[in-house]
Amino acid sequence: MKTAGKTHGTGCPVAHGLDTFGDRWTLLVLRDMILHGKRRYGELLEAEEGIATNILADRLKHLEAEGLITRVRDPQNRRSYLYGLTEKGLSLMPVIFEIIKWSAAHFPLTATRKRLLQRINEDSAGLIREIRAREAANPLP
Amino acid sequence: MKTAGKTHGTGCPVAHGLDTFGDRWTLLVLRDMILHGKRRYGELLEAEEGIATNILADRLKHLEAEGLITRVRDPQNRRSYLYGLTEKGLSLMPVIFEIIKWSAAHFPLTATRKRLLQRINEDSAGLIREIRAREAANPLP
DNA sequence: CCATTCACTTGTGAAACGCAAGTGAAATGG
DNA sequence: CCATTTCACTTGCGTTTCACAAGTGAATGG
Repeated sequence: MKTAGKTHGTGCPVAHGLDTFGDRWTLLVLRDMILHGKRRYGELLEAEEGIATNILADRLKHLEAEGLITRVRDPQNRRSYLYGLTEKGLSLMPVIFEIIKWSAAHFPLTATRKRLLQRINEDSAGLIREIRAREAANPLP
Repeated sequence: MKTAGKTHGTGCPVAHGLDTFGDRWTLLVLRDMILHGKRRYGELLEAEEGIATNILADRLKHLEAEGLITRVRDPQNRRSYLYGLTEKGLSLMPVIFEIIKWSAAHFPLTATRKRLLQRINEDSAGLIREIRAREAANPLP
């Protein structure tokens, strides 16, 4: 399998991070789960970047294997699954926020995203708490 | 060419960041330049992860095209080049630091790296200033 | 039932990667 | 000088990963 990561296998924490989420798609999947609260395969497929179905399946497996997300059957619909963020996945929020801040400094944002950026700049701890609360309020069944 | 990035081409700042440095090698090159002060092709090749020469050449071109680094001839040795960080490249420090913090929370670090982590946790602004000062003290010729 | 939905899997061609070897210009040694 | 070494790459080539399209099987809805 080994998707999203031939391992660099050194002790470097930066390399370790890249082994876990350092490809073109993994962080976008996490972005959709963290920022947009997506929990289903079908929702994640609709990402505006247009991820391919096999790539999405690979990344979800990888993220589950790495312990950043969990997968359970939807009790309301047994052909469906629900994906939820673990603490390890949620703790990537600061990384995503710093990427947003970096991008914002070097290319223009839409109005909606400017609001998000402002929130990150002014109260990132609060935003992190809010997202954690949202997850805690909707635990996977 | 288009190395390190088939562009996602949406307005999302996370996607934009990934287009710029979201592959397995780009951020490691920047890590070596930022954290270890490397400025030469030969030094960068010695990264413990073992980057291939063609990949390194591609990434350096890409980083220069994106404006994260600059390249000049070494006046002391005209067959040699020097690579330096631009403001845009240096401003990725917080992203790298957050990746280090995330990794440190989820896998063990060596003693040397624990010291770096401590520095990041206790005085990241000071560390950032220090690295900027180091670059400013050694401007590319 | 029969069609549709959902979460994938499979197949295939194109692109990217990893390794080894080679190139050309500049410096170095004798 | 001129051969050798250094430096920063480039080229070739086999392997892996990717993107796109199509297909599968179980579960639900009408």
